[in-house]
Amino acid sequence: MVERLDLTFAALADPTRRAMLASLALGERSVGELAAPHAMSFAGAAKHVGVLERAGLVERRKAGRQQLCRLKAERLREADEWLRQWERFWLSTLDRLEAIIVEDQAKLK
Amino acid sequence: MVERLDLTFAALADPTRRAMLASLALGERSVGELAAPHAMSFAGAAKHVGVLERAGLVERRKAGRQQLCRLKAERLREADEWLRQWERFWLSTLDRLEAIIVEDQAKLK
DNA sequence: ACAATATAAAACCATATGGTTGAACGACTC
DNA sequence: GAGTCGTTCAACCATATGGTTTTATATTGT
Repeated sequence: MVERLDLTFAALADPTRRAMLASLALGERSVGELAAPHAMSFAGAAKHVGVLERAGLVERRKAGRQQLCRLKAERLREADEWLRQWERFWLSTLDRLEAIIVEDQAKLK
Repeated sequence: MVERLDLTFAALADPTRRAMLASLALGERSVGELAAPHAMSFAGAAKHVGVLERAGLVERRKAGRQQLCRLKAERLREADEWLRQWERFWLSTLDRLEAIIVEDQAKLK
């Protein structure tokens, strides 16, 4: 499970891959469809799909010459479960006050 | 915000750093205290603390010759918020059924 | 003043990551 | 059967990451 979290968080630490997941939230997508919106070579994008698959966030099935990908939420749930350990911290009044201050400072820039 | 999620998830993708956060959940810790439990050089562990700090998950303050670290939950909350976009997927009956099957198969090994 | 402590900083190494190009391959179309 | 489409694979490159050791710098205790 520890290594699973490693893979999951590492897979999520890239905007291209997060965008692909967002696309998969709307339904199955072929590798080509997942790759298209991204400004990089097809092979590069396909590697990202591979990372998502190896992390268990995506499942592939052959459909003719296409390869259809489907979201697998289970690992996302595990990651979320881990994160919620700290819920009490971000819910604490002190932390919320601090967050507000940080936001205000950001707006001033 | 996109780059923030990059940093947050990347910081979480390492068991040493997750363990450090768990330690910080119990209260402030010096860099040395954070480093001690891990089977690596002090400098190596201190680098991990640096990663956590740069990701905004940890705050440092000087206290004599020590450097006390405190958990900052705000970025964890942001990561959690992002993950919960997919909550409906892992709550869906189909996905839950699949999860149960996967677990059963794991138990058979 | 001196030694010990806590940490930072620099240089280095091996491996991983994110990207590229080009070749190969199976599956459809004609 | 030939070409095209969707995809994989291999080789390569630059940079990032996770670790090491050594050196340096405050701070504290004696």
